[in-house]
Amino acid sequence: MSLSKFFVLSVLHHRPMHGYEVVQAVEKTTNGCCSPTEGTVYPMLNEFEAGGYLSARREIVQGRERKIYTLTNKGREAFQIAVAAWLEATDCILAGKASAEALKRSQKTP
Amino acid sequence: MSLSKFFVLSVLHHRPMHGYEVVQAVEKTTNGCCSPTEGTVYPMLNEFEAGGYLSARREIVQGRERKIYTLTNKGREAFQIAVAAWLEATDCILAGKASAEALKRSQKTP
DNA sequence: CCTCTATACATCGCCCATCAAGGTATCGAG
DNA sequence: CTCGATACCTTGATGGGCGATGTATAGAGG
Repeated sequence: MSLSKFFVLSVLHHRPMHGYEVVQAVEKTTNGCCSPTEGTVYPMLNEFEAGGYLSARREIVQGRERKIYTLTNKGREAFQIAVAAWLEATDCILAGKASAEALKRSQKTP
Repeated sequence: MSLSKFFVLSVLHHRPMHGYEVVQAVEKTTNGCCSPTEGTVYPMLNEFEAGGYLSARREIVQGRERKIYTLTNKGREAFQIAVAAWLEATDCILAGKASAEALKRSQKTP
């Protein structure tokens, strides 16, 4: 699963949200590290809904329609699996970091 | 920088290698977590070489030609930057993990 | 009153990364 | 002498994500 999808599920894991809010929440919670656009998020949400990972309900707030997405149990399970997969990746990244630092040290103390 | 590119630089950070070896090294060091194909790696190595991130020398070992790639200083710097960027991402992933575990706990102890 | 910005949804074409598949060539094993 | 491993490379196909664009409403500011 792509990092974007991971973070979308991650923010919806905190609380139900509508699409526009998801875009901003991902941007904010990742400190701009991952900032998918609306053109990325809206199709993604539809895909998740079609797959049963999210359920959507419509609301009208101040004349503006909102589609609020909530993680289903299937969605939560998928997220758990994604967490495990990405943790493996982070281990590899941290290993890369460690070796990079090891080299730095050996260069500083010749 | 993509994870694939990151891991390619990462394995070349340990020692110089030829392309075929890079493919296997990435597969192995990431425990299959990231396994780019030759169709991904060879063009990537050429791109890195063209950009001055890698230097290549040709060798002939047992009648078979090898192109051995070595990280340049520019390549090492780029890797340091990539490490920093991906560490930010790992922080976000770990935050996602933490909240997932928090939810799990709250479900187990209602 | 009108325009501009923010909110909120959606779609479409484009690009780029990646993959699968195929092509070439050498070597050693069976 | 064929098959698998080594070693390189290229070429479609695919799919994710981006930017642009379109629609509509609310509220702010001139």
